[in-house]
Amino acid sequence: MSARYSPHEVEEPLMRGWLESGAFHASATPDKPTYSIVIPPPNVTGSLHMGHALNGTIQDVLVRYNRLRGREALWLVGTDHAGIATQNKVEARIAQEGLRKEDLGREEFARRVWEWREEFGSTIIHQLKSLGCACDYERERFTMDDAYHAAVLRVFVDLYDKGDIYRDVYLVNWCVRCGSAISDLEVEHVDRSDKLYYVRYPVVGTDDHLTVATTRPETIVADTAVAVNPNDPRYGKFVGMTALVPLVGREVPIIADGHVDPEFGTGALKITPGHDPNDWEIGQRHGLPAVSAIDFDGRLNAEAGEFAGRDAEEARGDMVQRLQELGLFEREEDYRHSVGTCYRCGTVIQPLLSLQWFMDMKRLAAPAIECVEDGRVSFSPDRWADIYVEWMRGIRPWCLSRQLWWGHRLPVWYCDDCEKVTVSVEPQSACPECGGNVRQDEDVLDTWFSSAMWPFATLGWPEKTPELDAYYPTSVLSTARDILYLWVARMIMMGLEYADDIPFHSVIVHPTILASDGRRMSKSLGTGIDPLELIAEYGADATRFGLLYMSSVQDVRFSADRIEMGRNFANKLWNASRLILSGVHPNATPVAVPRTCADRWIFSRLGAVTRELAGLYDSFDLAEAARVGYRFVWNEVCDWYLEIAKSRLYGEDEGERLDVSCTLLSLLDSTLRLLHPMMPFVTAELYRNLPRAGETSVSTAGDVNDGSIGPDILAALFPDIDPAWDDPAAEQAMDAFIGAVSGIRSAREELELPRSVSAGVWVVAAETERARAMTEHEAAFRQLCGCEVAGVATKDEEVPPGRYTSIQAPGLKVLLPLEGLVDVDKERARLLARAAKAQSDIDRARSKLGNKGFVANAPAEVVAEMRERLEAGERLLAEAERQYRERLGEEMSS
RNA sequence: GGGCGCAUAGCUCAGUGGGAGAGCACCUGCCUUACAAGCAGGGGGUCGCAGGUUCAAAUCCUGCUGCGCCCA
Repeated sequence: MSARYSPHEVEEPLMRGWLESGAFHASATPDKPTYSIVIPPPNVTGSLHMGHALNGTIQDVLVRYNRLRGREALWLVGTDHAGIATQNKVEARIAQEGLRKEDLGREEFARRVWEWREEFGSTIIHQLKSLGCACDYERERFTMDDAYHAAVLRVFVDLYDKGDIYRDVYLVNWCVRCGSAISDLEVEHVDRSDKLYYVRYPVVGTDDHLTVATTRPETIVADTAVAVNPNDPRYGKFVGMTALVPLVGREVPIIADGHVDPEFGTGALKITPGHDPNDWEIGQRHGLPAVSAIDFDGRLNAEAGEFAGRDAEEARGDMVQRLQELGLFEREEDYRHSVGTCYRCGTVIQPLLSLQWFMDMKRLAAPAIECVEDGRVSFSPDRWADIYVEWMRGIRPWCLSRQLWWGHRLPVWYCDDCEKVTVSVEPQSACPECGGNVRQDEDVLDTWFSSAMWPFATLGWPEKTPELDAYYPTSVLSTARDILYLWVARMIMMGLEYADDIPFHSVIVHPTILASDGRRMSKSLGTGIDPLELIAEYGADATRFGLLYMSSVQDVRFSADRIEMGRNFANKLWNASRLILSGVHPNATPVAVPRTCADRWIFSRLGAVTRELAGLYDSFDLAEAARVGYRFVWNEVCDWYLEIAKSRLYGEDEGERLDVSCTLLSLLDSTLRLLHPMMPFVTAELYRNLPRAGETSVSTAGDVNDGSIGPDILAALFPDIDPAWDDPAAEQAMDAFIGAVSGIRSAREELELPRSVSAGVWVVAAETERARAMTEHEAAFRQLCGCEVAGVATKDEEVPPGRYTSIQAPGLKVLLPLEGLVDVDKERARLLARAAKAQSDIDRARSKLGNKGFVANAPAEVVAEMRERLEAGERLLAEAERQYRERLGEEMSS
C-alpha cells in the first residue's frame, strides 16, 4: 500500500465496476423495504456546478446510507428539457451556420435540438459519476421522453376538462429577447438606478394640472386614468374630473383608489393597465380600458403617434424632450428601484396584454397546503414549511404557454371554420364540430409544468407500474431553495392531484455555497469554482467530505481548506488502514474480541458513534455527521487506540497479536461502513482489502484495483451495535489515561524535560480502577509519554517521599519526580500558573455558590458540580502551594 | 414596503441557557518503522452594539448597526 492515498487510481475503476455490475440498479419488484429519491432534474444544457455537487453528495449519502440499512434504494436521475435555455443554445449553434430557426422551420429545428440533446444532454448525469453518485443510471429519464410527453398531455387535458386550465387575455411578463411570455416566478427583480420623471396632466375644464411621477414616460401614451388616494386632501377636489394625457391628448378619468401611496412622487399616479401589473389591478377595479402601446417586439405602435415604430426604451429620451417642449415636463430626479428582468437572459420584462393559457392554482393549492400543515410533508430546516405555506396561500394563476419551438406543444387545436377549440391527447386532423380545418396551437408548455410531474411521471405514471407501486411516494427531495416555489410546490400539487399522494415525505433545502466574496458564485464574475476541478485535485471523497463539512444549515462561503481537510482525512483513514492491514496477524479476521481497557473503550465509543451517526443521517444533519466521523477516526481511533494497539500488535505474544488483530480488523470494518455514505471510494477500496472469515491471509492490500470487485461494501450493512459494548468504566479509565499522557507531555514541554529523560511516575487514585488503563497498557503509556508507572497509590502518603510535580487527570493524578531534572525558574513559573488557574476556578465557583439564588434555583446536579469544582480548585491550589514550598523552599506569594 | 437569515479566534465556520470549540493560518520542537496530506506542545476571542428576562445569557426577548437573500 502506498503511503499516500491516490484517489485517482481508486475511484475510476471502482465506479466502472459498480456500473458494470449494476450495483446501483434498483429492482422494480423489491422484496425489501424501499427508499427512493428523484433527482431535481438538471437542465440539459448545464454542466456540473457547486450546487449540483453539494446536492448530489447529499442525495448520495442518503441513498448509500439507506442501502446499508438494508433498504432497496432507488435514486432516479434524469434531465429537464429546459425550453428557453435549450432553444437558446441551439439557436446559437445554427447561427454559426448563418441560420435562424425560422429558416429551418419548426420540424427541422426540433430535429436539431434532439441532435444537440443526444450529443450533450446527459453531461451532468455523467459528471455525477465522477462524484461517486450511486444513481440508477439505467433508469435515466428525460422530460421529453415519449412516455413522459404522453403523461404531460394527459394532465393538461384533464386540468382543462376540470376547468383549471383556461385561455384568456391577461397582462403577462413578456421577454422581448426570448420572444415569449414567462411566469411571475421567472421574473427576477434587480435594483437599478433610473430617473423618476415628473409630468403634468392638465385637468380638463380648469387651469390646474396634476403632476404624476413615473419611471416609464414611454408608457404615458397608454394611460387610461390618473389615480389618487381617496384620503389625500390635496387631490380630493379632482376626483371625478378628467385629465388630458400628454402627447396623445386622451381624456381620462381622475379616480380614487386606496392602493395609491400618497407618499410616492406627488401622490398622483398615472394608470397604465396595459403595461403595468399594479395598474392592471386598479384598472380591473375601476373598469378602465387597457391600451397596448408596446408590441411584442418591444416597439411602440400606432397608439404612440409620432413615436410609433421606435423601440420603447430608446424612445424614452425623445419623449421626455417632447414633454419639455410642450411645457408638461416638470423635473426629473435620480431614483433607485427594482426592475423585473428575465431570469434566463436578464432582459427587462415588458408587461404586455396577451392571449395566453393559464392555470388557476387555487383548487390544487388547498390540499398542498394541508399536507404540509399536518406534517405529512416535512421540511428541513423546518422554517421552510412556513415560507412554503405563506406563498401557497397567496398563489396566483400560472401563465403556462411559451412562445417557443422546444417543449411540449399544447394539445390544443383551433378550427378555421368555426369557433371550436379542441383540447385532446389525440392529434386532431379535423374539427370534431364542423369537420373544418384545424390548426394546432403554436405554443409549448412552461418547462416547469412537466417537471412538476417528475416524481410520478418518471416512475411510469399513468400506467400502474410496479415502480410506482414500490417507490412512490418518494422518501426525500433535496434541493436548493431557489426552486421552492418554481418546482417543489408544484410537484406537491401535481402529486396529490394525479398520483393520489404526496410526492415525497421530506424536503431538504440545502444551503447555498457562496463565493469567497459572500455572494452567489457567478460565471460572469469568474467567482465560480468548478467541482470537477476539485475532484481532479483532491479526489471525489475529499470534495464530498469538504462540501458536507462546510454546509450545515446556513449559506456558507466556499473554503478550499475544507476540501483539503477532506483529502487529509481520506489519507488518514487510508494510513490507519495501512497500519492495520499490513500489521495484523495472518490468521486474523474481523471479529471483535475486546479484552483490554483500550479495546473495551474503543468499542464502547464505536457503539455510541454508530448510534449518533445513524441519528444524524436519519435527520439529514450531514455536516455534523462529517464532524463526528472525523473526530472519531482521527482523535480517538488514530490518536489513541491505534497507538496503544501497536505495542500489542508488534509484541512477542502470538495470542495477543491475534486478538488485537481481530479487534483492529473489526473496528476498521465497522468504521468503513459508518463512513461509506460520505466517502464511498476510499472506504470501498479499503473494505475490499479486509480479510474475511475463512480467508487465511491478508489479501493483496492496496494493489491497484483492476476493476474487479472484492468484498463489496455496497453489499454490506450498517454496523450492528452490541449494547454490551457500552462500558462506562473503560471510558473513565481511558479518559484518565489520555489525561495523564497529555498532562505529562505538557509538563515535559513546559519544564523542558528532554524526551530522553525517562521517569517513573506515581499514580494516585482513590479508586485504583481509574488507573487500570495505565497499568494494563504500561508499554503504550511509556511509548506515549516516556514515563514508567512506578506504582499506584490510593493516597499521597503511600508515595515514596521526594520532589514531584503533580499532573491532574480525570479521576486521578500523576506524580512526576523532578529530582535533579528541572530548572527552578521553569518550575516556579509552572506552579504559579497552576495556582492562578486554580484560584480563578475557586473564585468563580465561590461566587456562584455564594449566590443564594443559584443554590436555590439551579438544578441540584449543577450545584453539586459547582461544589466539586470548588473542591477540586482548592485541592489544586493547596498542592501547588505545597510543591512550591517544598521545591523552592519559600511560600508562594500571590 | 413586507418577510427570512446571518454577525463567535487572523480566515472559513461549529456551538443555542450552567466552565468559549474545530479546520486552516501563526509560534516551538520532531523525517518517532501508518500517515510531513503527519506527530507533540503552544499563543490567540469584552461571542456586532445597547437594553431586558433569568440565580445564571454567545445561547432567550426587544431595539440598533452592518451584510446576504426572498417576496411586492
